[in-house]
Amino acid sequence: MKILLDADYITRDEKAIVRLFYKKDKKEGEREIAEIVDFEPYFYAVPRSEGMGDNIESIEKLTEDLKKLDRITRVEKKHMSDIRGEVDVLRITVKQPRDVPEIRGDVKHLDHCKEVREADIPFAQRYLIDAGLIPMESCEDVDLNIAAFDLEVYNPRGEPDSEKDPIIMISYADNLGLERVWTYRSNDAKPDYVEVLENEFEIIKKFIKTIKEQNIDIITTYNGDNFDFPYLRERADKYRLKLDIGLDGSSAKLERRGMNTGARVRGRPHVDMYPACRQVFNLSRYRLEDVYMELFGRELIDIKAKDMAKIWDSPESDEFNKFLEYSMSDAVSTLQIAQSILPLQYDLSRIVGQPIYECSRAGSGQRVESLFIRKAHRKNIIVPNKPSDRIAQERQRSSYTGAYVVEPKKGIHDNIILFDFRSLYPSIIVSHNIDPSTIDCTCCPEDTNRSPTGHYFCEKKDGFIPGVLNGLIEKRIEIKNKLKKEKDPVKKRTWEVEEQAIKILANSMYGYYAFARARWYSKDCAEAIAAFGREYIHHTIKSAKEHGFDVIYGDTDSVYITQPDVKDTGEIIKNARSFSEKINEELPEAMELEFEGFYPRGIFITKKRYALIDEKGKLSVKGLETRRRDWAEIAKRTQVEVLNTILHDKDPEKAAEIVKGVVSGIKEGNVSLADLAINTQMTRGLGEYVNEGPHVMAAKKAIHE
DNA sequence: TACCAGAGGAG
DNA sequence: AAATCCTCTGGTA
Repeated sequence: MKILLDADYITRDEKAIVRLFYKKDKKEGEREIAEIVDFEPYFYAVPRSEGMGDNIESIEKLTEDLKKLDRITRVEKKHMSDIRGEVDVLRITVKQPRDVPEIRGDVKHLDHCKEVREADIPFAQRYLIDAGLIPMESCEDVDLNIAAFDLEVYNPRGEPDSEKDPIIMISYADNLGLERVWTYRSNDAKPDYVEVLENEFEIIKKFIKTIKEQNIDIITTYNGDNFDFPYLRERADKYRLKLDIGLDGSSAKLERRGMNTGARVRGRPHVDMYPACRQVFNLSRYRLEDVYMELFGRELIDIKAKDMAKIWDSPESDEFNKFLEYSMSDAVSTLQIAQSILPLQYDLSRIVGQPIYECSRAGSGQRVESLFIRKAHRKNIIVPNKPSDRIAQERQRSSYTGAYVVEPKKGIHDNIILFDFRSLYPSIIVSHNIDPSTIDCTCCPEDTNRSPTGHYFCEKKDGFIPGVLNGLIEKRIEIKNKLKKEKDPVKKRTWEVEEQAIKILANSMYGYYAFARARWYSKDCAEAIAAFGREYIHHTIKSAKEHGFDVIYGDTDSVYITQPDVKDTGEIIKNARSFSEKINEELPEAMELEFEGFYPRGIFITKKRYALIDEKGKLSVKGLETRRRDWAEIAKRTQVEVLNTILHDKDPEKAAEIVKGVVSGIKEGNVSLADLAINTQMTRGLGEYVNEGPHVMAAKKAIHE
């Protein structure tokens, strides 16, 4: 058993060699760097088809054209599937990966070339796809050594400057049990995990040495891409010290990834928890302490950045040991976060076939696209190109009609039933075979699978994306069945995580169709999916009314209904269940209207703003101030009290008293400033605001102070 | 009062 | 570098 952690390529004697970094199933940590010497870079050229005739002639002409170009090793004819049918293409093999960007430009401009394809797939990734190699496979069977580290730096002038300000502490924690803070100042009362070394140079050296000695497989940080690695790199450079923690002895490297930077370590993937947490959690802030609170419900000890330099300069103070403790806890908590979210990252990486370094930094669009490119290769489908910037901008400008939201029946309602469609959009894509290759086909009648947008979808040939999605859905059902039988809590957790990974990917496919930079972009498909969704929810609403229900509210895939004439809640639930059974009989196989819940009481204010209480007395609030981060704590807290008083105690007079009490408390000045503070995010530079809102005004004032 | 920019939520 | 729908505040005219 071995696990593929990383892949890259090097050039040796003018030849590209793909390297595969494996960890083998041995506790003592045997590693392998496999070298693939016989894989050659290639891409495709599509000939310009002339008129209606077959394109044998154009293929010949393009082949002739290609003979004029240098550095092409081989040209082979290939028959592939494209979005609009079959195509004959030429597979062009070149000597080196770096030749591809140059030669593809020349090829593109040949008279008989319509376009080049698959000329932007990174070489190592290309190899993994073609060889069918899957990163992070069977990683639950191999123990991976995971380490987290964090830097504290001297910052006497506020923002630290890596030119002048040294690293003062490096904290390190791994899952083998080693916990250290390396520093070069201390007092007698220092904790056990503190190791006092000579100077900054020595603590950096110690860090490098430890990564190697502990045989670390995965390095994690919190924002290491933008802070810890760049800073460490600059400080190490000052001492001409190589940050050679790569498995092959190479240095950690900072690379540009779109708008961001990524810190890459060869063979020991660096997974930055900051982008990874942004992928999987929906929080208002993503500081280490916020994520830690979300996962473990506990506060982290805190030292204010502005106090750090002062504390460092007084090592005998009590604060100094608290600083050491703070440093240690940053590494330990980063490791804990890593241990809890890495399993999901492994699964995502494995399912989409992208190494974990890339996958953990990828957005939804990149992740599903990576999956599509893999599946396309297996089905002999030629991958569409990314759009040019111009086309992407054009796409961005054009919007389309999305989901339907029911105007709520405002006020308080009793005995509310909630239904929703299970995975509405994924199930529509599969049921209606919605794909750029099946839209408005020439082989089917136009009225049997037509979306309200007017487009219809082929019923003979399975679409590519519906096929991929269906595979995911089937896999998910299989996992759910395994979960039902599984007793072992550890294995159970493993299945649950895999199920979650599949769900994330399945739910992002609708958005992918409408994503301006998508290779398989199709606004018509996205629009058709949303339109089918509206049709299903409208039909459900109409049918509910015909069955004697009042429809209180609905949004996209959900409906809230009541039966005010029926007093017995058991009967209401029974009626509701028989209603959903009836609806489900008419639905396509992959679709289902689910009974989601019963609520004794609810209050509906406006679209997307309401609150419900369940039979256990648990409040569920949507869109109201309580749920918003740009409202003061006191307002949010009071609103929860008011909602409970209305929905649970059913006592509006008491609710009014609560509000009056809080208002007079504020007027009398009995409320702390923290309770009254409003948090608002600045989403652009100060100069870019057209209107000077309160937060902009406050920010300007703060800067001038 | 009408309208716009901006923030942030729902699904 | 996944999508649209929607409410609300605070500013201007």
